[in-house]
Formats: sequence, structure tokens, C-alpha cells
Amino acid sequence: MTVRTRFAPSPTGMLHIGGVRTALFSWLYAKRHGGVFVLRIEDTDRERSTEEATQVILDGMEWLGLRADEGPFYQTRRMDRYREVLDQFLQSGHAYRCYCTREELEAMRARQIEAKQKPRYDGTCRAHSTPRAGIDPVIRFKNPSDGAVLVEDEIHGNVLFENVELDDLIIARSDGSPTYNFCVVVDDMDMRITHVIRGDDHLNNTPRQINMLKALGATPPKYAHVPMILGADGAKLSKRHGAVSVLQYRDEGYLPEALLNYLVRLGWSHGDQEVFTLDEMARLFDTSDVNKSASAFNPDKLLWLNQQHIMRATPERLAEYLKPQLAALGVSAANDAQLAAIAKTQQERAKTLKEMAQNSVFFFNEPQTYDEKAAKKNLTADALAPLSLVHSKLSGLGDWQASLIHNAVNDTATELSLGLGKVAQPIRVAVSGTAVSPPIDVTLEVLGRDATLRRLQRAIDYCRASKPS
RNA sequence: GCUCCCAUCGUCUAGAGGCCUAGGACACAGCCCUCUCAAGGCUGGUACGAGGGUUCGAAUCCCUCUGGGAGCGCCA
Repeated sequence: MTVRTRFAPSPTGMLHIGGVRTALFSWLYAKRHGGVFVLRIEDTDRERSTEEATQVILDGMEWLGLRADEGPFYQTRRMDRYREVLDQFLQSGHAYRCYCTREELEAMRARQIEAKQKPRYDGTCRAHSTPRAGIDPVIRFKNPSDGAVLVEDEIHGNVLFENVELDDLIIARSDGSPTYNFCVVVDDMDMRITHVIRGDDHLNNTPRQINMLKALGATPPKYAHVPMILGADGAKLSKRHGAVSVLQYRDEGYLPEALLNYLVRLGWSHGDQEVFTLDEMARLFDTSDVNKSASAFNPDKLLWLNQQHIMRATPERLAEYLKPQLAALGVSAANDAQLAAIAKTQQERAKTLKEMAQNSVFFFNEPQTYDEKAAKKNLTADALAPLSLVHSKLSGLGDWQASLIHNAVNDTATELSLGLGKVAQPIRVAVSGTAVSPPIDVTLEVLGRDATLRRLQRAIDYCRASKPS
């Protein structure tokens, strides 16, 4: 039997890393087993579902490369099907109409809480469901009143729920619209889902869903309830730490594979390995290796993994991501080859693409001012000699390539009996405006001869001007 | 309150009775390398929530407690 997994987010909030991780696990599981990954948008809550949230889900999955083999399906487009099953339930006696009012229900709940009991529907209409004038009934599922449901969870193991703990849940509102737990059951059945991988906040819903599935004569899928992700402070994930749209990570300059790598290691591991390619994840992931406890989101480690993946990525691919980052800084880089060359010089020293872009602006724009501290230290009278000599050596260079530039810089240092730093640092400040850049030879090569000489000359003038008379 | 889940360094984790005076990674500190920043290498500190069992032997099995989380909606 083909493995079929699904990711079923509701577009009521932004897709955040918690959702992405369950999506990832489902996707990986399907890939690992040569199965099918289904995307289903659970938008039955018309009040709270938004177009924007749906779009973020679609765009986010696209950016991450978690492509759906089937879907996206929308629950709002399956209403006819839900009504059909509702009728089926009513006819078979698995469900009944309930005429209790909201007020009565609330009073009941209050009484139960008062008596320190678990709030639940008492089954009034289950015994005798009599229509009441002016009241549109809801439909409730007739949950078995005795026995127990065994949830065989791939992660948590066997969890037993007594049916007496469960009450008759509402499966259709008084306006006739079906509710979440019911839609999930119908959809998972219709879409022939074999493995439900979702957050363990749903573990408590599972026995009800299994009961409904059984009432429909369907075989329940396998379940894997993955632990939740907590904020960096160990508290519930909130906007402060990571409950932001996944697309924000894209905009901040994270590589999709880095975010995915970070997320897969939350609750899952494969020996001591930390860095995984997507292929490795898909080959190695299994729900049986997922642990049971919640884990806290650690931005530092995500940053580190991002850097690791930036180091491993091809310059050409980095160039693609770098382009919009530079654009955001007002730099339009049309030359892809140059962009890739820049990415290559920077890929070992940037934690994000955004940072890489910031540190690469000088390749395009001549620095208008020098970093104060850097200039004070390096663009002094002492720098005049090395800058002038290297300027003349570079002017006469045959081919403009890193190895020759390297020699020119080295020779300058030797001839003036200076340390390399006394030559390289002034050049660095001259061309980049700051004390930090990639190695000076490749920096100058990528920058080009004209820009290099122009900037060196300008620095020489600067040194002269500031020379104490 | 009731039901269910969870519990190893600050954080992510390895660990399925002896290999554990608990391993790796992030972060942190120091050193090395070095034209800057990084990357890389080396070194260092810090953890089995508590108490009872079972066993020759427990981080690993059982129980209790404590702590954390989830669910109990005409939300999903």
C-alpha cells in the first residue's frame, strides 16, 4: 500500500515554524517511503480564515520546496460531501440532532466546573431528541458510551482513552456547517491518508476521530503525534520568538534547506550528524526516531546552520538569493557572473544572505565615507607609502587576477619591510570603507582594476589630507 | 477540576540495564591558524527533576511525588 501523508493547516494565522515542521515531517515520511504528500487547507472557519494566510501557506511551501503531490484541497469546496456523510450518520443512528441552547450548554458547563467535573455534554438529546420551536439544532456524533479506544501512536506508543471520558461532540453547527473534527475524519478517509503526522496537541482529539472513522467503516490511519515547539524561553511559541510567517525567514536571508535542517533536528536526530541535505533527510527520516518531548526554538543554532548551508551552496544559487537582498538595499546587480563571484568570496563569512548583501554593497557602490575607527587606524600617514607603491604595482599588472594581485601586495610589504597587515588593511579600508572584507586579493579581483585604482587613489588623497603638517 | 502527554548540560540531542567517572552540536571562554572578518583546529566549564523500589549492576525498568504541556468550544 502506498504511503499517503498530508499537511492540513488552517489559514487562520500565519504559517509559522511549528506548522512547517509538521509539514516537513509529513513530506519527509512520504518521500522516504516513496509515497504521496497531500496538501489540504482547512478553511471551514469562515470567520477567521483569510486569503493572506492561505497565500502564505502556498508561498511558504513553495519557497521551502515542500511540493504537494496532490492538492491543495480546500474544505470549503467539499461541503456537499460533508453533508452527505452527515446524512449518512443521521440515518445510521451514529448521530443525532441536539436542540439544547447555547445558554443551556453554558449553564451545564458552569455547573460541572463548579462540581469540579470535566465539562462535557450530558446527552440530553441523545436520549430523546425532540424538536423545539425556533431552535436550529446542531448535530452531535453518538460516541460509544463504554469501552475504550486505543491510539497506537508511532511516537508516543499506545495511549488508551476510556470512552466515558469522551462526550458527544458537535459535528455540524446550527447553520448546518460541519466542524473541524468531522471534516478531518471525512477528508482523511476520502483522501486515503495512511499516516497522520501532526502536532501532539491533537492527541486528545484522536480517539474521537477514530470512533467516527470506525462508525464510517473506515480503517483508521497510523498516527504520529510530534511534540510541539516552544519559544526560546521555554514558553509557548509566540510572535516574539518564532510564530512569525515562514516567509520572514526568507526575507531575513535564510536558505530554505537551512531552516528545514534546523527544524528536522528539533525532536529528531540521526546519531551525531547536525548538517543534512534535503536528500539525506528524506533518506534517513523516520517517525520512530522522533522523541516525545517538546523542544525550544534556538535562533543561534538556526543561524549557525544557515551559515553551514551557505558555505555548502553553489555560488550560482547563492547569487539568485543575493539578488533580491541587494535590491532591498537599493543595489541592482544585473551581472550574474559577478554576483556569483561575490557570493563565492563571501560565503564563508556570512550567517545570512541579508548579511552577505550588506557586506557586499561596496562591490557596487564606492564608499562615500570611511568607517571612522578603521580610517583612523589604517588610513594614516604611515599608509601613504604602501598604498602608493601597491597602486603603481597594480596599475602595471598584466592580467587582473587574484594570484598576481596577491604577489603585488606581498611584494609591496617585502619591499617596504612591512607586515602584510600594514599593507592589506589600508587597501581594505580604501576599497570597502571598512576594516572587514573577504581576502584582499580576491576582493580586488572581483572589484576590478578600474574601481580598485580609483579607490586607492582616493584613499591616498585622504591620507595626504589628514597628514599632520 | 478532570483526562491525556512529557522530563539528560542554558538550548538541540546521543543513550533502548553493564561500552556512561554520560558522547556530539549551538552558545560561552581561552589558545592555534591568520592581511581583516570568518571558516577550521584544539582546550575548558555546566546535565541524567526528587524519593522509593526491581537488579550483582539503572540515565535506561516499575511506583509515587514534583515540575511543564495539551485537551475538555456551535475554534481549528
